[in-house]
Amino acid sequence: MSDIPTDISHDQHAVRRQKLADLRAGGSDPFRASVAPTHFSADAKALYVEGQDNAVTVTVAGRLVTFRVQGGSSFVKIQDQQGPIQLYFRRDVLGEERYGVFKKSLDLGDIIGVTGALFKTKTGEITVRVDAFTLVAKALRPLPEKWHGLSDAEQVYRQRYLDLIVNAESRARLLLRSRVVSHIRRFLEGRQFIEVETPVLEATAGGAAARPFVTHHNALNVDFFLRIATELRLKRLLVGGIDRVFEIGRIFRNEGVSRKHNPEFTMLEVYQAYSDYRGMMALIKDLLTTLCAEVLGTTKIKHAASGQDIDFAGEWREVSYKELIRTATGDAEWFSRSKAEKTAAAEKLGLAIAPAWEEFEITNEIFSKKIEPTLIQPTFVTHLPKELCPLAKLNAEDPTVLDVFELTIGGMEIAPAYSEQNDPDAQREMFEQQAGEEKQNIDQDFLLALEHGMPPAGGMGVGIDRLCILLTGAESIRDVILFPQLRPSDAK
RNA sequence: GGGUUGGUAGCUCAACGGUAGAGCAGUUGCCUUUUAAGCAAUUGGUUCUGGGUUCGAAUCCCAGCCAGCCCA
Repeated sequence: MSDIPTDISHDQHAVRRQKLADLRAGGSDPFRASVAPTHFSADAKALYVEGQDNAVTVTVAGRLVTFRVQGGSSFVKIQDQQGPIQLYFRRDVLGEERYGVFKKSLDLGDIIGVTGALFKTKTGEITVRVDAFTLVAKALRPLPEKWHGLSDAEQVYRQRYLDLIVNAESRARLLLRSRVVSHIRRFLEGRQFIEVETPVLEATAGGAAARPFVTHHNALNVDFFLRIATELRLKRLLVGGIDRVFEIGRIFRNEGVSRKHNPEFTMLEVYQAYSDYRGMMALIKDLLTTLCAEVLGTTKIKHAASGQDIDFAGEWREVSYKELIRTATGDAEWFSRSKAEKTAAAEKLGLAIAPAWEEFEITNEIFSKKIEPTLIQPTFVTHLPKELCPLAKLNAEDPTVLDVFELTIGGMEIAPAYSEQNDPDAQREMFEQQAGEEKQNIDQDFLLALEHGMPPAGGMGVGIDRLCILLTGAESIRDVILFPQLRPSDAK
């Protein structure tokens, strides 16, 4: 009465659904089964004692990633958080029926748990000789190709789980990022910094010059902005007597998406009372050298774009912004030139200058396009022009510049730091004088807090994503963010 | 936002304007220490979408969608 027997052998989804249905019909539903692993894969392998096959029994679980059946015996590999471990299935150990289930019902991608003793194969691989196995999740969709992995960029980002299963480098980058953040926390906690969490939703998006995302709070019936920095909140905590404070927080900026920009990214901001920008220099150098040593096991990293090795252990160069500009333009009197002269000189360097730009914006275009990309080794660029940041203290000798630095590594801005402005009147004036693209919204509540007295402090921001790009040699910020922002697409 | 490259089987990729193929995966056999296991046979396509040109379009043209890269 029906034409059921259609050939589904070409449709892997249908084949796998049929296998699941058969299992359920036979009384075993994988999605109702469970397993209690005793070890992760690498930990299990570490238990093997040289020359003592079958001495240690373990239960491990993971996803089937290779499947090699050879008649009555089979080698497969499963993969867990720590990586792969090989399993050895034998008909004469499992019995005819269970071995048949193993061969017929399991597919690449299935999640299984197995119990068995460790031994070493002829070729020297520590392997579990399986006494019993349980299917605990049936994969109804096939894995990507086993050798080439998944390379379609769109699918890598949209289905990151597949990328993590089949591309070991992606998994390694994820693990490295986790260790980076973990080290930063331990480092700062070791110096008595206190970690806090401040609001993402703000009535005024301050602390940086950037376009914010806007959202709406229904109950209060007001628009809120997603924060573009954590700076002004953390400084309120300095006022409140938290002398060493940091936040590792998600920041949102409603701007372009590129190899170096994701609309949401992670920033460490750290503030230390009774310190200043020079104190932050020592702090970041210590943080990054210990970070490299611990996470990478070396203080030298390869920088593919320049072909250089970046050496974190050496002396870090310190050079003022003005000196870099004078050198790059070959003009010792650059800062007393007229706007017309600056424009002409910048255009001669091949830069496009908009007529509306302020003079400092012309100069800064030279810095960001012609100078910053060449600063490969760790470089503290100090004393930026006062227009570039309203939240720092002016330099005592040269009030046209700030007591700040911008740490640049691999041609990328990694960490800006300031001697923080704590004079409420000077702060208000700085806010009001802001011009051009650097204009920030004025946060009146913040100024009120300053009037209550904020201790002198050094403060610093560190872009975690960019730091991870540097440490992993990634080509794009999307390689260090698990789920980068993409245009939504209808799932199939 | 502009320029540019790409979108073909589950995945990785081929295919002068002339019957859309391979490897892996799948299916069926054989195979009890394999390492991208092997051997034999074999299934599988709305060529991103919509128009157009043409006797004939994966291929050429236009528009759109999505992604990568470069630029702003």
